[in-house]
Amino acid sequence: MSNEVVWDRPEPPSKPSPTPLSRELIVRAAIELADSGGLDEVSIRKVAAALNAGPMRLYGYVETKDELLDLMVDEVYGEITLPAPGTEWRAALTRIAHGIREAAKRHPWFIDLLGGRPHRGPNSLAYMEASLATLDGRPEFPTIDHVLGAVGTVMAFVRGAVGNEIAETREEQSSGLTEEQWQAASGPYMGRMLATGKFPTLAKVMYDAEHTSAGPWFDTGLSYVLDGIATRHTPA
Amino acid sequence: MSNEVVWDRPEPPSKPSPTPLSRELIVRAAIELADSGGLDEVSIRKVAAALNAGPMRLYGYVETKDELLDLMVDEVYGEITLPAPGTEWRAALTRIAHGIREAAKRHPWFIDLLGGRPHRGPNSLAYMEASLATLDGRPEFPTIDHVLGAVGTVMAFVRGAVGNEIAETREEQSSGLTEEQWQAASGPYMGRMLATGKFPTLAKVMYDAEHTSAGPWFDTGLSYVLDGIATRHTPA
DNA sequence: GTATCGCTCAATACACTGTATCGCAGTGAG
DNA sequence: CTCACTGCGATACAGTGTATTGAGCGATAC
Repeated sequence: MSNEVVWDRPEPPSKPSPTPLSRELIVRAAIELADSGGLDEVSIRKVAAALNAGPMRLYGYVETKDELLDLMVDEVYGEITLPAPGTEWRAALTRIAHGIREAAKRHPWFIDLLGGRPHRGPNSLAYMEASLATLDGRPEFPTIDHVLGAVGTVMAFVRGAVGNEIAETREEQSSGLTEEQWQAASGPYMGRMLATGKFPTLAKVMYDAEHTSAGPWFDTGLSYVLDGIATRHTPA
Repeated sequence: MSNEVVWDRPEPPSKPSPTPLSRELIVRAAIELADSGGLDEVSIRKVAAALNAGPMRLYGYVETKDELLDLMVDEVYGEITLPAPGTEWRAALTRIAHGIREAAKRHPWFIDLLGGRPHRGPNSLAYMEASLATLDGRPEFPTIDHVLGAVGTVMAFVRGAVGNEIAETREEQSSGLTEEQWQAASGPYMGRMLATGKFPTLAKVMYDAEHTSAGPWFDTGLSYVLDGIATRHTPA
């Protein structure tokens, strides 16, 4: 051995490596970043840094950033507990709807990624399967197309409602604090607008409504939707 | 005058300027870019270039890029034709829902911007006013909170449904052509997945459903939602 | 035991983003 | 004629995703 002293020999980088990587680890790190700082915090460089790795290292495990986002989405789908098979359909769809909502509460970025690209990950497929299985086979829904229509409607509502809700809470905690805070902030403009008298109903909302926020409406809306489906598909 | 010849005097850059700018013009240019190339095509630099201006010039008219996006959204809201006051409520809400859908068909990026931040532009306020006014004052909806709940539900559905629809068409025309095309592309993977037998209902959808796409479902879904609302708020 | 192959990771590079800063040119006022 | 001011443009900076390249190592072949 020519170099006897330790300091002459560079620390053997060792194949086990400072950090062995895996999709699992990468996705977990990315989710953590997104949870704590929003989607913008998820950049290839930052995820890599969180794992003590160079940015390019990730491309061994993931072909593109979008792919990473897809993996994150599927991971969250996996967190959703599905209704036991055989549950009554209204209860089952309610469970499924709340599953998304709860997931989005934990991971506010989730809802932003939903609906971007299609989701074909195993967990997302399982979620869809469970949703459809909820109605499939019941006499009230004679064909698979009826099932698709009903489930699709519920999912559309959920996506929109949760999206609104998340946007709202996001704004609350970004713009400062409560809603009154906000009302004071954009108050002058809104005040002037409402004062024009062109928006009487909006004014009523501002001044008379109990909750201006969309949060509490989720269950109301969901039961509207389920009622509507039930109306068209009453058990014969 | 010392410089007699024209060529000695630089063309008076003239305050009227190579291109007089205005919010109107900027927003229009941005929308054009977004329509033809998607939201990514909207960058400060590109919009400015489309107007023969330097990038920084825009910041005289708009404080930030998000502000520009807000303006674009409000512009599109302005394109939506609202139902005449006094229209029967189901018809009115249907009109309003289709308004969003048509707008999103013309401007696919519209739906992506909806629900990001809140919309307080004049056109968007007018849109909300019209939506709420549709139900306000009717005996079936005694308080403004009932109105909010019903309208909110419809809007949530619309947002979700149109979002799905746009995502779908986007994928279709990006990935190549028709749906069969796609089925062939991600076929191997999906084939394997379905072959596991873990997704029987999904398999049924793939093989038995008439339309796998969400497009045609909009009206079905909307009538579910309206039915549901009607069920809870029948004219006394 | 040595030379070579191949593979894996990291550094660099590129084109691009939004926006802060700064200097200059041209206009109007005195 | 000069000066201050204003508004525009170029430049600069800190980021982004990702292609390319080069270096280092382990395993394999002789």
